[in-house]
Amino acid sequence: MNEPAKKPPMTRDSLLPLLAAHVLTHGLGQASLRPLARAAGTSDRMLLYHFGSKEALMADLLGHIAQVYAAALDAAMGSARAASRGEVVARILAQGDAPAMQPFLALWWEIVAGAVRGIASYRTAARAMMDELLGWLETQMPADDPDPKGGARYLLTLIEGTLMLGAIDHGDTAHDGLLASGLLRP
Amino acid sequence: MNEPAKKPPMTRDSLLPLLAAHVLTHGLGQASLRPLARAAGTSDRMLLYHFGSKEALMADLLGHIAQVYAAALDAAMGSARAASRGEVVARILAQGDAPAMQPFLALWWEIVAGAVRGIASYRTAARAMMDELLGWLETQMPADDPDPKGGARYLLTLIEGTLMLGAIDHGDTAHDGLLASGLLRP
DNA sequence: CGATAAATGTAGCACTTGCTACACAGGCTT
DNA sequence: AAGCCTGTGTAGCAAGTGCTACATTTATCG
Repeated sequence: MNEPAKKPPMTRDSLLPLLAAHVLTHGLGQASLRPLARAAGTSDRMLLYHFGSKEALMADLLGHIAQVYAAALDAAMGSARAASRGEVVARILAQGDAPAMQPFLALWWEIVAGAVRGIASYRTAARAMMDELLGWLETQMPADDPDPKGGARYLLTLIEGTLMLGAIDHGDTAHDGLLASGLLRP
Repeated sequence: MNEPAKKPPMTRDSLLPLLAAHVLTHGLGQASLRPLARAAGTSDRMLLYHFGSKEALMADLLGHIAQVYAAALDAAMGSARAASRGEVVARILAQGDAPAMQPFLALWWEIVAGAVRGIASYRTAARAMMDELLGWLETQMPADDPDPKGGARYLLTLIEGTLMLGAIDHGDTAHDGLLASGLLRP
């Protein structure tokens, strides 16, 4: 009667959320098979059985995380449209400061680093996430913006620069830069 | 008579350039003691003898690389002052595209990722390199700029965003953004 | 010269890595 | 009933990790 009733059959789809949770809190650097398996309540043996290889697992996992990220964006999308570009930036940066987004941001830089080093699955995930963010940004642009497409790319560049500077304790630098740009008002 | 005359006494300072070269081409991920030692023509044993621990070695190494980076900036500093902010950005991005800078950029994102994960020596190195870049940028601002300090921070944010987007094959996105910002002209 | 310390080589330890071989259960079809 | 495919557990391997113990060479100094 002590049987934990672990019938739920354990598929790729049932494993991915558990793996994603582990990676989001512990980082990609610690993403070796045994720790991942422990986090998912299995063995490395089973992870390889289900995913084929670690490389395939990582590709699936990053894809899954990209989906979760997109969903989080949707959920955070404010209903009212912003009135100015500055308001768009302010909203997004406010969301970037939210605790819920921190694990994603931390993971993001690891993905970027891996992409630059040429790891294919990282490149794919990075592109997917950035495409998603750019598309979402375009829908967030003010209704009367003269150049929503170009403006979204401009804001994306500023936002990513700001996030990077924030990641290395240069958040003030980026903030002062945004003030000087005229987008934000003090 | 086959003796390679390996007299040069091998100090920290003689090792660091060799280690830096290896890390710049192979990345921090491959920076384990034995490969590093091979690249420097020694043994892991000797690296620990000279640096005490891997952690101390990495701290020294990142500090050294930050110095090299600063020197590279000095060397690349154009003599003539830029006439506009757009020209400053264009110059720096041109330099960022130079092949000589690629290893630094690739390393940069690994340092950022490590800094975000809380590795102290990475944080220190990241701060040092960004302080250096910001200071240099201020000296590069146009002579007639109304707000050189704020402007430099604004440009730095844009530049870092552009570099990141370029790192994940979104260089076009950043370029279009800079065009839309009015800083660059087509 | 002899003693002492610094520098270097050789082995090894305990651990983690991705991955595999083998056995064994249960349900499925034939 | 006989086979068979899917799922799972246990062991293990070869390679690599940071680091240490011990022995040896080499240089320095009294």
